[in-house]
Amino acid sequence: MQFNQSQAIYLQIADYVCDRVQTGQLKPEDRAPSVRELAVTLEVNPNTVMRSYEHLQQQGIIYTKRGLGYYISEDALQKLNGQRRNQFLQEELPAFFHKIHLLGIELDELKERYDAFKAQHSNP
Amino acid sequence: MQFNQSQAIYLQIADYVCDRVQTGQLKPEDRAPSVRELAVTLEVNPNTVMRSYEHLQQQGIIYTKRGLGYYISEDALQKLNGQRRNQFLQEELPAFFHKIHLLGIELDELKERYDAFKAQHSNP
Amino acid sequence: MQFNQSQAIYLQIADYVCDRVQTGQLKPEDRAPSVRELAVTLEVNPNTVMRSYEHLQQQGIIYTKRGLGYYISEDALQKLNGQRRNQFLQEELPAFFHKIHLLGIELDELKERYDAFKAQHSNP
Amino acid sequence: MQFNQSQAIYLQIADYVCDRVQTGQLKPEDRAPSVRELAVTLEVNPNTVMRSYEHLQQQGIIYTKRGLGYYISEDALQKLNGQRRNQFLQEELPAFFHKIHLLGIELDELKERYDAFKAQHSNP
DNA sequence: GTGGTCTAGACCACC
DNA sequence: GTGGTCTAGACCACA
Repeated sequence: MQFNQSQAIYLQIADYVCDRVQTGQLKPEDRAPSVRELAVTLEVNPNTVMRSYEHLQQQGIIYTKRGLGYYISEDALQKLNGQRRNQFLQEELPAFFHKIHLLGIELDELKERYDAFKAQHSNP
Repeated sequence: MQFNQSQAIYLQIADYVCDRVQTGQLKPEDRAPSVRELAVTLEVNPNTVMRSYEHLQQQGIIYTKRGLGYYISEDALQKLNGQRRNQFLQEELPAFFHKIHLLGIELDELKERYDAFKAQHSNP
Repeated sequence: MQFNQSQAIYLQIADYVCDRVQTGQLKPEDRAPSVRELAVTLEVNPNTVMRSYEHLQQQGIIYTKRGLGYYISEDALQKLNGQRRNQFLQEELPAFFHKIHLLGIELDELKERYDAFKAQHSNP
Repeated sequence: MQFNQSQAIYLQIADYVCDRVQTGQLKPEDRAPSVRELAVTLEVNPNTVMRSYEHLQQQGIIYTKRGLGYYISEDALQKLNGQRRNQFLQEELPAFFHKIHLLGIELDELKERYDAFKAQHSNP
């Protein structure tokens, strides 16, 4: 996995896990990959993965069973949908509108790009 | 001016200046506000403004005349439009699409929000 | 290290690092001395070293690994050789020729001085 | 005239005057161009030219006749040749040798470049 | 431990 | 007045 250098790695890992939950690859009550395992796959320091998991745990997306590992919370999906949606609508969307306004792009122009995007990601 | 704490202040200042160029409040060959002046208006340390200006200078948006001040480059607008547009289309847009896809939002739903946004910013 | 007062210290530090790369004391993918470490050895403020490193980074000579330190780019040597050589041939050499021409010095006269210089720097 | 931004303008003007003396375009006891006149030709602030002249006067290259203007000193040429030659040999030459050494350039290689340079500047 | 940002205050050269 | 450099010291996020 490649990391964007403009955002903290542990946040990118947390986002990656959230994505997998939202897309159903990780279901409630599933066991999340172990810290060491994920650290190897992503080629990062285990401490960094640990920090991601602490971050997710704090938000109630995952929880820990002592000696067993981290598990996806039952209400992870609802939390994610609510939480991310709110943040998106209140913070990111205005910034997004500001940008396309400055660039002189209209929403209509984005439609075909979005269709292309969807086509590309549904049949990889 | 209020600063977002998730991004460096000097970058936000640089963005602010770019915005003023893109909206035509600062025209090519205009003199940019002096470092000290802008520092006072934005209530930050002059060093911080200095850093913003160095950042903009190395991108070719502004240039310096010895002992006189900083001036907007002749091709600042073109550079900004090209540069920001490219970055937007190649980096931000895919991330944006990814998000709305995960959240199950369709582009059509954003239209009325965008109209509201435009109305709000044209008649403050 | 002694600094020339006619040039900014942070540029002299950057030059110093470049020299070490060109002479092979620092090899591609090596870790550069940490900001604080170099600041102590050179007896300057850490901010000043930081500025040198930022300067080198934006030229692609070094890059940063989050939380780990600065590393020499893989193509640092090629960049340096190309960049410095071009600047030398196009800017410094004409000025040099201009000067010796005004002073009435011929290239031949410099040869023995150059030999002396080389002898002095190979067997210190 | 175009100015290099890495050196103070007033020094570049001073150098320009010295060059004209060394090449014989300005002879001892000639009147130097008036401050205002030179300021117009070079498109700079008269204060800046004034500073150049003060600088040259301090070195004894020119002197002032009250109400008449600045004149080239009788011994200007000798001073220039001695002074510049010393500075050149002691400060610039070692730096120059250092550079070509790092770049792996030999003096012999510069010979033909120098010939080309002389040819270009004798028959413009 | 590492880099990165910010403040405060000083001093300089330049126009 | 302008930009530019440097120091000192603080605080933060990251690995």
